[in-house]
Amino acid sequence: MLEINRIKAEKSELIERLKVRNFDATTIFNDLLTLDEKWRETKTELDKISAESNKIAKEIGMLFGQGKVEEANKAKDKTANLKEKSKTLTQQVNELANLITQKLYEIPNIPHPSVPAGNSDEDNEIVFEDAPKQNLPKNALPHWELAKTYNLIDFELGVKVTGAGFPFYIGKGARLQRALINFFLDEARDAGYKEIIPPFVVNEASGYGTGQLPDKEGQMYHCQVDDLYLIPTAEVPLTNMFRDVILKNEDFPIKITGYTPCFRREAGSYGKHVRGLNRLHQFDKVEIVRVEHPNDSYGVLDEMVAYVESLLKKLELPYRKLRLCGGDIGFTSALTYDLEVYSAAQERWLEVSSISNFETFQANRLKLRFKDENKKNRLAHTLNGSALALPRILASILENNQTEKGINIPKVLIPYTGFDKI
RNA sequence: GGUGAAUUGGCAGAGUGGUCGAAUGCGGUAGUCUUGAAAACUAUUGUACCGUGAGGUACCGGGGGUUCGAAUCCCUCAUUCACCGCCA
Repeated sequence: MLEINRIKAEKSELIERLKVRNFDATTIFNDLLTLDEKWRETKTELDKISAESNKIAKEIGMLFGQGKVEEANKAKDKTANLKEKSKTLTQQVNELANLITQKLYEIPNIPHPSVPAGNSDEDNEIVFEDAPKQNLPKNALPHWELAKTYNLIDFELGVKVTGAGFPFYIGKGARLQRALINFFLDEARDAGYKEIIPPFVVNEASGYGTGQLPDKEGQMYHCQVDDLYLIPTAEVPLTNMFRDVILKNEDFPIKITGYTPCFRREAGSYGKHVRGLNRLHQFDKVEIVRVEHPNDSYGVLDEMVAYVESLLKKLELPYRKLRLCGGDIGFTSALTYDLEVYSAAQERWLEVSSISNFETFQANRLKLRFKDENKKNRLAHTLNGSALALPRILASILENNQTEKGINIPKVLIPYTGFDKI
């Protein structure tokens, strides 16, 4: 969520930068500034009325204390009018404040100057790209065929027990999955991230804190009886740990990681993009989260991207790095890098990681602040990234490493799987 | 799930209708003293908002109510603790 003061101070510049997202903020900014003006006026008036009633109430108290009951009762008459006014003004102030936050919720984050303009994923900027692997056997299979052949994943069983998008991992498939989780967590720990196991279900306030609500309401599973949401990513509980927190300068850097299953309704997805492991309703992911001083956050973003790249290199997967364009970047993000691995048999790149700097966008909603050198509270910067999302990594490992005699496990994983071939 | 007790500032803890944004202690910060430190002493010490400023407003778990006036009374929700029940 943007700060209204920032809109006031940098209006035209922000409008310009939001154009990169194809978001025309002119009207909403003007509305907001008018509303803010109105709110300010009403608030000041209300404060005056309150001050007056407080004063009278105090006087009455004093009169009673001195035993001047009659005078006190007379003073009471003066308050009726004030009370009435205060009531209507309070209502107006609340209404205006609600309208303002509602409007603020509609505005996406301001893109970083380096975000390229564009309308869709086709306009993303390719920063780096490996050559796809060429040495596949003649009739190379997509991972869903491999999963069936080697009995690693049972999609139909998932359909029977739960529904589409909820596969069963079986035998070596399950162990490979678990190996990846442990590998990712160990790597993260070595890189200085503290491991967290958060709740997999969160309340409404947390949904708002990281920005899943209200904009992505339909994407989360909602347990209505208890009004709780299944997490779509560990980002939600991990970042909300810092909701309503005031950090000290020396608390930085904050580096945490967590493995969680992720639940996504993926309403509206269809076709080859949901085939096999490409898009699931439940999947596993290790997430890294940072809370940082505003001065450091972009250096940290680069560091995070480099870290996730190092994982892909260790897994020996061909990958590419994209800087998302204005049309593809997430609502809450200021700058996002996507990492995609090559799926040899499908002959497409699959997104396995998305690493973003949210600057103060989440922090403002979270009220996540730190005391700066001058002991002023300032909003911190939050960042996160997948490190990594499992299914597509699994898909890519299966497809890229298939041979006529079976599937080779990447060297770094063998200590974790306990086998080197499927 | 049932019954009872509780929820106050960074922490501990007072406050049961009026001058309480809130005693006191600890902690934090600054100063005095000291060669330096400790101790002692003195001062200061929450957050947000409105206002150029003086100043003002709001906040004692959340929400609502009673009252001229609420940390204090009432309703409601949440959380914590204790005991009982159930249970991985």
